[in-house]
Amino acid sequence: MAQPGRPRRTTIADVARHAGVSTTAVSKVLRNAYGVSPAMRERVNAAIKELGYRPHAAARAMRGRTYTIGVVFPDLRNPFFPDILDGIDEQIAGTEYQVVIVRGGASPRTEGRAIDALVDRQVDGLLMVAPLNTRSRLEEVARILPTVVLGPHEKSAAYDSVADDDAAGVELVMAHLIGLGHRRIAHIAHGDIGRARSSTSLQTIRAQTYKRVMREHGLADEIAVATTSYTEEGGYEGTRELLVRDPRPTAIFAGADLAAFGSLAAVHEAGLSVPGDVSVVGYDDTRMAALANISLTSVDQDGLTMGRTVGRLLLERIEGRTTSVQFAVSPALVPRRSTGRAPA
Amino acid sequence: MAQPGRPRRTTIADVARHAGVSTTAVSKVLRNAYGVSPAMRERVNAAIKELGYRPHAAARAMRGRTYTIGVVFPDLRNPFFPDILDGIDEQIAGTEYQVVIVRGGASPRTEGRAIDALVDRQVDGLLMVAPLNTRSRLEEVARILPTVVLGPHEKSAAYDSVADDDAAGVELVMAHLIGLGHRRIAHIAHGDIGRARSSTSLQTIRAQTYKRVMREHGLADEIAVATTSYTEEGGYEGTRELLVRDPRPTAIFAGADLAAFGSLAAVHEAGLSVPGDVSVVGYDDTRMAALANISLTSVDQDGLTMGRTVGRLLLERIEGRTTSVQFAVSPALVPRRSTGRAPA
DNA sequence: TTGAAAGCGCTAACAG
DNA sequence: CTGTTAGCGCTTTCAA
Repeated sequence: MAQPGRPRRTTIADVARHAGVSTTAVSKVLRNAYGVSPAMRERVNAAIKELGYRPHAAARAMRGRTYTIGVVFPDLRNPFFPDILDGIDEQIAGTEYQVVIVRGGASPRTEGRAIDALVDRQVDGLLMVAPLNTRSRLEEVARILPTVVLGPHEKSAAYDSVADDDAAGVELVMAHLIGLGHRRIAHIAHGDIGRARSSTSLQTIRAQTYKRVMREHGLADEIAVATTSYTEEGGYEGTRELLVRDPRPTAIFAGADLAAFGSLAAVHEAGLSVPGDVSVVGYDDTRMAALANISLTSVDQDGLTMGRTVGRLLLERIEGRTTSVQFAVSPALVPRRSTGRAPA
Repeated sequence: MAQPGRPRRTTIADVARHAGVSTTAVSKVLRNAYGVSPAMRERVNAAIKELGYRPHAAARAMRGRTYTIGVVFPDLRNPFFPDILDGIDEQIAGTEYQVVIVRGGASPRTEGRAIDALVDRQVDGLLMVAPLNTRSRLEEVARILPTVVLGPHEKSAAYDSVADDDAAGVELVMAHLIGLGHRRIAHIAHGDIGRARSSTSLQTIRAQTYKRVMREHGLADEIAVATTSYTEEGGYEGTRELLVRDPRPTAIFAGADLAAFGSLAAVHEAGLSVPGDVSVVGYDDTRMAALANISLTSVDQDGLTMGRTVGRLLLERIEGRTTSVQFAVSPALVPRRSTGRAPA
C-alpha cells in the first residue's frame, strides 16, 4: 500500500523544530488552548503555513477528537436528504469538523454495520437519519458518543431527536383533500421492516394519522393502504395495486415525493388524468415536485431547518451537553396542480 | 466530550489477556498475518467474540491501514451517483473496507478541502467523481494514496480513470435526433467553473461532441448551447433561454437527466408539447427517466458497472498495483416517448 | 511459532 | 507562559 517514494507527512515535531518551540506549544496553538503568548502563536502559525502542516487525524483520535461527524442515511436516492446536509454544513462552517456520510442500507443489519464502522472510526458525533435499528441499540451507541436521531418521534434521555410533526403534516394533506370533496383517499406507506419499535417511526405515524383522520370523518370504510416503500418503484407498484379497486380511489396520498412520482407514472399509465380522475399528493416538497410538468402537491418539512437544528444539537453535545432535547419542525402544505376537486 | 461513565473500549490487550497470549498474536490473527498456529488462531478468535472486541481504527491508522475508502461526490442530488456506490459496495463486500462519502461542493476550493479531509483521515483509497480540481492537484494526491478518478477522460500515470465514452453517447443521441428529422437541436451544458484543464471533463466532451456532430451534418449555423448546470434549475433556465430563439429549436439535448427534467418543465410551461413541438433527451438513464409520465429518452452509462470497476481498481491499487489503467464504459441509447419526429 | 518492545503523531498532566 | 514526558491502541521488527 505504501506508494513508492511516498513523502513522510509533516508532523508537529517538524513544526516545533522549525519554529524553535516545543511540540506542546504547537499542539496548544492548534487547539486554541489556553496559555500561549501571542508571539509564540504567531511564530507557530507561520511555521505551520510554511511547512504546509496538516494535523494527522488518526493521531489526534488516539487522544482527543477526530473532528469528524458521521451521518448515516438509509439510502442516497431521496432528494430530501441533501437539504439536511446543507443545514448541517451551514452550522459547522467555521469549525474544524468534517461531515462523512455512510449508507445504512435497507436492513437493521447493514445499518448496524454502518454504525459500528463510525464508532470504530471514533467520530465525535453521530446523526442517524430514519434509523432502522431498535431504540435500545441507538441508546447503546448514544452512551458512547453524542448522537442525534432525525425522523422517529422518540424521546430518549440518551440522544436528541429532531422530527417533522408528521401528524400535523398528514392532517394538512387530509384536510386539503377532504376539502376538495374527496372521500376515497388511499395511502402509500413504507413497510417498517425489521424495526422493533415501529410505532414511533415517521412512516408509521404518517400511516396511522391517515387512518385516524379517515375515521374522524366517517370514512373508515374507505381506508385503503398499499404498503410498499418510499421509492419510485414503491409508489408505482402501490398505485397499480390501489387503482384496481372498484370503485377506485379519487386521491392518492403517497408518504414521500419519490413514491408520489411513481404514483403519477402509474396513474398516467392507466390512462387516467391528474387531477381530473385522481389527485396525487406527496411529502417532502422536493425540487422535482415544483417542476411545472409535475407540479405535485406536497408537504414542505423544511430539511434545511432540520439540518441546521441537527448540526447545532450535535455541536452542543460534543461541547458537553448531556441533557436530552427534542425538536419538532412544523410542516406546511404546498398545494399544486396535482390535486383538484373530486370527480363527481 | 467524554460521556459520563463512558465505558472503556476493549483492546487487543484485553483480548490477549483473555486468551492467554501476546498482543502480537492477536494482531496477527486480526490481519490474517503469516505465522500463527491454528490452535492459537482459534483461541484468539474465541476471545474476540466473547469480549465483543472491535479494532480501533485510529490506532490501526497510526501504523497500518484504516480500512476506509473515501469517495468525493460533487453533490448528492444526481440520482446517478447511488448506482456507482452500489457497484463499489458489491466489490468490497466481504472485505473489511468501509466506504465513506464526503461532498465536494461546487467549487475547486470546497472540493480541495474535502480531499484534504480524507487525506488527513488516512483513507486507504480515494475515488474522485467528476472532480473540479486540476489534474496536477489530483496527481499530487494520487502520489500519497491509491486514487481512481471517475468522469474525466484523462490518462494519468498517477491514478486510474474510469469514464463513460461520452463522445459515443452523444453521437448516439445526435444520430437519433437527426434520424428523426431534427435540425435545430440545442444543447444544455454544464459550466466548467474553475477547472483549469477542462478539455477532458465529461461536460466539455459532451458539449464539444454535440458541436462536432452538428458541424459534420452541415448544421453549424444551428448550434445553440445554453451553459448552465446539470441540475433541475439549470435545465429549466437553459431551456427558457433556448425557447425564446426564433425559430426555436425542435429538440433539446440536456447533458444530464436532472437537467432534462427541468427542461421538460420549461417546455410544458411554455405551452409546448413533448415531443410534438420539442423533443427532449437526457443523459444518465436514471430511474425517474423511465417513469411512464416522464418517459425521457436518455443514455444509459451503466453506473453499476462503473462502480464495480472503480471498486476493483481501488482494491488492486491498495494491494500494491502501481501501473495505471484506464477504462471506458460504452453507453447505450434508451429511446422513449420524449423524442419524436421533428415538426414539419 | 511466539512474544517483547519500540514506536506512529498527538494530547494532557505535570514541572519548571 | 513554556517544555518534558507518559501514554492512546495498534503494527512491526527482532529475538527467543
